[in-house]
Amino acid sequence: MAHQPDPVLRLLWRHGLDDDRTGPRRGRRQSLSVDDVVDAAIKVADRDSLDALTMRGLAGELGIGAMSVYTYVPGRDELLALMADQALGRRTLPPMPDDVRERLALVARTHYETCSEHPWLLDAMVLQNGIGPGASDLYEWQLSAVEGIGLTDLEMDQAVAVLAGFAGNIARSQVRMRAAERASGMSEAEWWEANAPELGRLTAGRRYPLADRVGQAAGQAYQASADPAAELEFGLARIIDGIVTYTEGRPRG
Amino acid sequence: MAHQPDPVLRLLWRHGLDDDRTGPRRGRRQSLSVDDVVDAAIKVADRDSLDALTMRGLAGELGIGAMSVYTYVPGRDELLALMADQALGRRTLPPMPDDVRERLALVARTHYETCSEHPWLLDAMVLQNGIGPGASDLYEWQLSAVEGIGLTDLEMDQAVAVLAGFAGNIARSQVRMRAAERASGMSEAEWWEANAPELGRLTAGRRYPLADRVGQAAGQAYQASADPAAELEFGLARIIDGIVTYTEGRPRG
DNA sequence: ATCTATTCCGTACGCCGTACGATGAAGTTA
DNA sequence: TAACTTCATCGTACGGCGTACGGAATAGAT
Repeated sequence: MAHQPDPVLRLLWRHGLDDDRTGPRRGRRQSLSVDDVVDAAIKVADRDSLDALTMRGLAGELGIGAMSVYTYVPGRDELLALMADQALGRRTLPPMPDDVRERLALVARTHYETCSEHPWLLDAMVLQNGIGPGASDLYEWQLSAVEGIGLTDLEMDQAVAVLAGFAGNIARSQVRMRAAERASGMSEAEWWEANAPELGRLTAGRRYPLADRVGQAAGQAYQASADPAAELEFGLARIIDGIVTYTEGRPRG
Repeated sequence: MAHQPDPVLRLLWRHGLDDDRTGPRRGRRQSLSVDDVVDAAIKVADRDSLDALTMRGLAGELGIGAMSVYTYVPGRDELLALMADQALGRRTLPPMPDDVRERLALVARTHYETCSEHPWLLDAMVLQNGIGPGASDLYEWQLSAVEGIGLTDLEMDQAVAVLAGFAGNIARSQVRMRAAERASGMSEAEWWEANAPELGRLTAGRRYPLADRVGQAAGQAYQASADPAAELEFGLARIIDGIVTYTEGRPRG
């Protein structure tokens, strides 16, 4: 027997689906829409966290019974996929500048902002095959940034992956720092203040000359172990240089 | 009152700690060591998955009662931090080559391999402040790859972060693909075969010229939507170019 | 008025991490 | 040797999770 098509696809692409859903149907009508459920879930995940997003809690937020959520969405994993695609699709994608470097930077910065605004997004995208309209629109837009600059089709995909992956990583580390501060109740500077003596005692016998030197420089510059904004600027500049250099002196595709 | 030092630090740096642990102590002795517990946890997570690693299951694997695990480790989160550090520390770090490009590539490839061998590693590192001996040794080694090539201390940290982050991303997407194939029971090619018609029907009305073209190229080249090995090579070459170009014509630090 | 399709949701099951406290083993002291 | 102290062990239990199941409620079709 052949494999069945993935049921979550129909949910992802539910808009523009000319079901007879609009016409008269039998039975009780649903009081909400899938969009309502997904939007409420996004709201909860934004406000609290992905772990704090429970089916019961979401149902409470929506004013319906716990099991009624399953009338709209097959399960929690599928809900996460829908949330991710919806979050990606909500962002309006700006028009592409003419300058290549600006275009590449825009791809990265846009992804960084999206991931920062929705701290749960990167974790929710762990789910496979989230090929929905939001992700597709975004991908098409990202590809338009690298179209015609001298990359092959495969390289276009890879360039976009590098840029978006890098931006996502920065967002991830920033999100992690914020979550850690919320969880522990102390800022990173406070954590270091409280643990530096103990850490020095524990690492006695081992030597980390480079790490110590670099860590000290970071501490003085940022009052923290890292500065996402600076990392974004430095890494992005290097990656863009690498890509643009590669395309120079090649025929435009 | 001041904040208390993080208790997980003493566990991370438990080796080389000259406690009176070796001398005669009262009460019953522990039948296992923290290393035994962490190693068993790594084994389970490698074999199954991080979700499949439960305290009860781990206890069963070790032949002890469920709650006995808590005599070695405060809780599951702390166990994950110990696992991550132990996995990082287990890998023997090769000596640095002379050539700068080779050094940067080695940093990325090493991290990629580590993350590939331990598919749970990137998820386990979500925990904050995992400053253990394994992570510290690795970081020191990574910094030695960019030492003296013309970067400031801050830039050294950022360059390492970009390289390791990129390698981790590639590993993450590969791990995700493997997990998806295991979970769904079909290869990515089979998934596409089963869903392509449905997807074509659903996306009718929307146009994705670039995504279609690029996706088709990827499909023909890889029989899949992506090839981690090719992504690694392309992205790594671009990033290394970007970093090396940046350092050229600057004074060596 | 009856039938049928569909939504709603209370209950319950099997998981999870882990708090608590009784049990018993090992070393110390009388 | 006997009593005492200390500490690992772990059975039980609690609250929370995702969700399977099936009965009750509702609305269009007949």
